[in-house]
Amino acid sequence: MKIGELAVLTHCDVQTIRYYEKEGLIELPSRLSSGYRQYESRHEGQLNFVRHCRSLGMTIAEIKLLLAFKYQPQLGCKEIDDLLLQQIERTRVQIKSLQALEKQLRSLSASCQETRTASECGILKNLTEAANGRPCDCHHH
Amino acid sequence: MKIGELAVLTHCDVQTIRYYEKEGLIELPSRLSSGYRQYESRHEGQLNFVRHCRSLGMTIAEIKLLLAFKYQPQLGCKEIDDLLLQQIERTRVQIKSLQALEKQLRSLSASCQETRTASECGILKNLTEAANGRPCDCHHH
DNA sequence: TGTAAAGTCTATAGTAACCATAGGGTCAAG
DNA sequence: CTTGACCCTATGGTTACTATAGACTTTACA
Repeated sequence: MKIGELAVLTHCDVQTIRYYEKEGLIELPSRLSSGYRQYESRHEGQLNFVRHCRSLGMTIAEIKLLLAFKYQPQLGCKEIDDLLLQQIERTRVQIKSLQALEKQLRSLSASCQETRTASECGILKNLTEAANGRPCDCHHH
Repeated sequence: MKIGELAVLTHCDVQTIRYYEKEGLIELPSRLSSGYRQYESRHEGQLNFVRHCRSLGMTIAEIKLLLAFKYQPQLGCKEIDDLLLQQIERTRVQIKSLQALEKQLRSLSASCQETRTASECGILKNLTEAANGRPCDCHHH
């Protein structure tokens, strides 16, 4: 099959497939005499694997590592789990910091209720206060 | 004061200050005969304002918008609040998707408990199953 | 059979918000 | 007077793609 068909099958942009190839995440396909890439069904599986890992937030580098394990199955799976634990920890940290951020943004938003013009806007005032090192509604603890 | 001093005062990299200048987020400083930038205390306030907004997750473009309001105070503050509400919504969505991701990662991690080698690793098996369109521990609902 | 549209190719540049480097000039201390 | 710390501009790197340009191939239709 040609790259366009594979793109449809895997819901993956044509450019992205070529990018993954360049990064060594999928096998090099054979070429037709025209130079067009010709894919086999195993490429679909490889691509789906990569897309699935990406949807789990793994980076390209991590997927490469995972593929190394996949194709050297005598290696331990502890490293694979470690990879995952790192990912979980990163995710947990991100969630915590975003939750703090949301709280800050809500405090800030609450400071703009009654006034009309920017000159009186509690939000701007808060941001400016903060810039001058004075306590603000958003970053107090 | 010179750029290095300002950088220390604001905990901001020297390069970043020059970057903000190029983006028009802070006032152009005057120059010494040597070509060195010479900053006044108002630049410190401007820089802190930008850093504070960045710490709240605002993009450079949003900060530019905010600055436009700040220096045209006759404009309404509704737009400022709208900016914030957008930001809050983005944050909320991000948190939700990260929480879903963490759950998926934990399921996946749970599938690697007893085995020793990658060939038997539940994680890899799960990821590969998913690639073949079969149900996986991480993306079931 | 001609031709126009759609698909493919490579190479390059753009995205966001910086950080790092190269190759140079300037300044203060010993 | 020289050494090291600082500053300057310009450029390239980061991540995972997306978009564009310019050329070739294939397919569909008249």
